[in-house]
Amino acid sequence: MDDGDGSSPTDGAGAGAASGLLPFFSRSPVEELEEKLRRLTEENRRLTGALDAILAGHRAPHRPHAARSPSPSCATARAPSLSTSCAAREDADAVAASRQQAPTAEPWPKVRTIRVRADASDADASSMAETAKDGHQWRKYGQKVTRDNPYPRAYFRCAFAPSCPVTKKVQRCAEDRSMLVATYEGEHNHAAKSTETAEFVGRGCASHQHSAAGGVSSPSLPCSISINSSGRTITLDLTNQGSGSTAEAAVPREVDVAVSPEFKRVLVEEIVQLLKNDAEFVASLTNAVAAKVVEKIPDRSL
DNA sequence: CGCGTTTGACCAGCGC
DNA sequence: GCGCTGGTCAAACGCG
Repeated sequence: MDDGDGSSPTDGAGAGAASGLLPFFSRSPVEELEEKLRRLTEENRRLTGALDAILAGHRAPHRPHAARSPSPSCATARAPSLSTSCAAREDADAVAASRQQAPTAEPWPKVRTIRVRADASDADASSMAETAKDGHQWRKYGQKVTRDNPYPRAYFRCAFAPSCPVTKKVQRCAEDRSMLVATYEGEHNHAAKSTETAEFVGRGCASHQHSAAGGVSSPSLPCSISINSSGRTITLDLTNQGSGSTAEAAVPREVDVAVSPEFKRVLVEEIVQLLKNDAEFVASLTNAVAAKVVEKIPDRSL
């Protein structure tokens, strides 16, 4: 995220989008699909960064001190804190506030908030952590009842590396107890499990996500895919959910993890099938391609 | 017995 | 300066 969303203007938007309109020559269908998926992911990341920048710019004039933003409905004491009382805007607020806190030195927010739909009966903190788990291993170091939320807030640290500065706070939403709000602070300073849930940050309510794990996923694949309705984010979760091997669970969840060609082929086919069946994704993709086509057509060509 | 969780105490930041 | 609140620490506790 640090350098990835920098949107390389040459290959990312330009050549990538242009070649996206051309037929794929001299490549296998799997490679075509992989390339296509890679470009879509790149484009998705680029557009996300742009939207976040717009959001930050939009809020900046009204909120010179975003770290302290006492709004009547959202009793957020501090920016990094969890505000579980207003679900709709808070993700964007967290991103915008984080960007304002570090406008130049920190290109990506240190504070990320995600929401997870959870079983409302699991009110205890341990199940909260379990529900909101993200592939990282967390160690709980505290719990606190905050003023604006009757449900306790649990504090977690990354247990994978003792020196890892990342902390995580999990709290049940005051208005919708079936919703968990997890706030991540800091960046993991270790290589393993690097993708975590950063792709979810600021992407809206978790209830808008189409989770392949709960619906379309293949039992043959140890992975899950989440696509949010806005079409902005695709998250590949390669956590080995099915197998009991802890060693395999420690494999970095990057898409380019070393797997067999057969696995890659099946995985790509599954992904493509998922994407094709997602009408909203197809619509978003169509719009993005159309926009790029318009962008590429010279003015004098008409 | 080791490890993770719980929970009360303590500390720091902020507003009044 | 004081009080409130969020965040962290660390000893006690529980579980496998």
